[in-house]
Amino acid sequence: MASQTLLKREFYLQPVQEAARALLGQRLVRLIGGKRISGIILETEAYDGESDQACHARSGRTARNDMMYAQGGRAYVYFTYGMHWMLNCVCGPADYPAAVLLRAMLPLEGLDFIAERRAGIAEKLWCDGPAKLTKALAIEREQNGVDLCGRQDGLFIEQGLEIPEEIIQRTPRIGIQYSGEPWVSLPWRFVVSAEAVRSRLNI
DNA sequence: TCTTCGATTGTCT
DNA sequence: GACAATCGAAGAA
Repeated sequence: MASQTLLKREFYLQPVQEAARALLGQRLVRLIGGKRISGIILETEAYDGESDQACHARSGRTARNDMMYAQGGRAYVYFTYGMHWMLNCVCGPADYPAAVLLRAMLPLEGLDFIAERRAGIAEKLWCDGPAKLTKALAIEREQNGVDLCGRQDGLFIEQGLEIPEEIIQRTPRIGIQYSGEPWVSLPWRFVVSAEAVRSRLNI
């Protein structure tokens, strides 16, 4: 576990749907006080440009969605429902708004840290939703815009496992009923089960 | 196991 | 002034 490979800038420059699929199995890492908290990404969603009516950039560039217009490889963190933070990986070239929402992970390192932040909740439910994941990893406004391609900001993604096509589920995205067709139905959500990842890790 | 519903505030119209 | 890329508790079955 000593020196893991970081996902490089080019990874985030591929089409956002490709990136969303390829992020499954990668390791999301948070560094806090030199301590590693990490997990394997299990669920993602792609948001692709101003034409995507489910994307925050559908009405153009605003103060809130500004980070989506950065070059791929940065974090886009936003606040919603009056109480929840969401973590996205910005993808694509500069000035093109696209991002992958990270919706779930299988915790592997820093379990004590996560247990404290998710006190009173069953371990299986610690990181199985986008706001649960940010709560577990202590990701908030401060992380908006951090560079995921370096370790200096304490939030980055390392190469994890290969996830074969046959164990990936593709479904429509969650919570975007307002967006209309074809956007509500596009299979831009990618999921792999925690059990499948566990067995591939022999844990 | 499933469904319903209240919480809570930044952002945009 | 409306509503959101959600969560978790509570109640029904």
